[in-house]
Amino acid sequence: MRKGDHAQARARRADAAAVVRADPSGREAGIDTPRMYAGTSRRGRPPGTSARELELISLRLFSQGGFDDTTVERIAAAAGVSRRTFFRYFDSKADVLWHAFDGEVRRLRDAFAAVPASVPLMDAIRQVVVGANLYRAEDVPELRTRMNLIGSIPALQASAAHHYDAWERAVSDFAASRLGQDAQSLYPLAIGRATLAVCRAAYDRWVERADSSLTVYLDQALRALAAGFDPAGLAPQPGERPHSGR
Amino acid sequence: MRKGDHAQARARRADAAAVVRADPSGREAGIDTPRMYAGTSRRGRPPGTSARELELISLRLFSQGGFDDTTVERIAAAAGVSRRTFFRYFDSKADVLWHAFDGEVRRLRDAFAAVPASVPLMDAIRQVVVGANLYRAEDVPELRTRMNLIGSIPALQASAAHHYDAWERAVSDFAASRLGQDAQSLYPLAIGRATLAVCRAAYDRWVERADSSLTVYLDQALRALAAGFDPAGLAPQPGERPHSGR
DNA sequence: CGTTAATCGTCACCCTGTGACGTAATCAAG
DNA sequence: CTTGATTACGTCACAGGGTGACGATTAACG
Repeated sequence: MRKGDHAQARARRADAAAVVRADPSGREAGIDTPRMYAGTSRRGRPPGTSARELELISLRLFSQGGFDDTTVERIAAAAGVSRRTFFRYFDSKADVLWHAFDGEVRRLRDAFAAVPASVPLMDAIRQVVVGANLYRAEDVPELRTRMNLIGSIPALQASAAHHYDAWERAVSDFAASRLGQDAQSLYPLAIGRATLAVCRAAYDRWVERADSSLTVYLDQALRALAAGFDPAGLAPQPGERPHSGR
Repeated sequence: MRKGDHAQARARRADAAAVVRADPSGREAGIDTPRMYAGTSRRGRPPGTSARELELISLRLFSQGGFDDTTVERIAAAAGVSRRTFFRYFDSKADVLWHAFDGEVRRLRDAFAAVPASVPLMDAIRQVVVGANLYRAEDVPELRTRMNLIGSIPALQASAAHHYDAWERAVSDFAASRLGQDAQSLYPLAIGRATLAVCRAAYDRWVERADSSLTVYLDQALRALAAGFDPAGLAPQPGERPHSGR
């Protein structure tokens, strides 16, 4: 490392931090990845950035310049950090956008554990999933831009599989316990995946058209799933033309 | 290009072709990608290989040495072709394993077009999907190794999204026409994705345990979907212990 | 034989992701 | 204050995936 590099790095970091603080989400740093600060400062050198900061910077750069044309080099530079450090916080360039999603899996599992046994299987799944998707109004814009990117960039859809897996397993495990079967057997597996499938449909609709709340779409999709997609209950949504030329 | 390279290349190609002909599938070349020969030989230089040949060689090398440790360099060398040429036949290293899957989408669309309007929506989907998965016995081993790779290597699961998309749309389009709605609206979208979801569950079960025919698993999964996963009809499969310690 | 069309090989290049190794910053113990 | 332990960081080198440009090959056509 040469001599004046650190002064410059600090200067860049100050700029980047200002950008983060000016972010409309208002949420502060939060969870760090390399060693997760728990309030009390630990032993060694303090982290020069945070997963949350990198997430916000990436989100901004991706929205401006596109995912593929935004190199990790640029993201790291905007955060005042080296390229190598970025990959210490995230395993891949795409993972930065799934940071928040991974948190939902935990919420999902907790909620499943709290469902009384009296609630029927598919009703329980619907309630839990809808409940895990109640976002505060101030968090919605960020969620929307993130899902917009995920829905439109192929490289991000490719990275989805890994993250969806944990989500599906949360549902499969619950279904397995209810059915008294193994989580890897056919029906629990199918239920977990089908649940995610219809939720993704709901998400896509919501991203594309801001005409309704996300939870409404989720609820509709999950009800349809539990009804076996009976055409009798599948009326076209308000604002949609029945029949159409594609 | 230096002088003696072509003689060497031809020699390597002869070896590779022998390997392909010795393949148990017995199926010959078939569809080429760069310009799809239609029986009559066309204008310029004839292709030095075929997508099918690259597919078989890749499948063998992946099974032997693993996906990540098998470089495109090695595959191309085994086919007697340059690295660059491999990427003229396939857009990515992973795509080589999805070559056959993409063909299923066409079969799917054709079958949907032939379904009489009297068959209820979900019944039609089940029959068409099961019908599109009737494989000849001699093709099953290759299918199984391919699905085994796809199910176990993360890099391949990542590439799945793009190929699944076309499959889902085939189902969504059919559902949309039956419901008189747009294919991008909530229910058709949800039906297409949920259908694929349960089929993937069936495939996974089938790959993991050779205890039953693929079509049986598919039929069971699709019937469960059409029944809204009513627990009354979800008895554990034969050979599976109800309850278990995971 | 010259032209045209299609494929292929070589080369150069960018980007992602990783391992190795030394450095920087903090806390704790002496 | 010094020393050691600990944690994060930067630099460097490298392998591999994927792409564009350009010339060389091979065959059909006229």
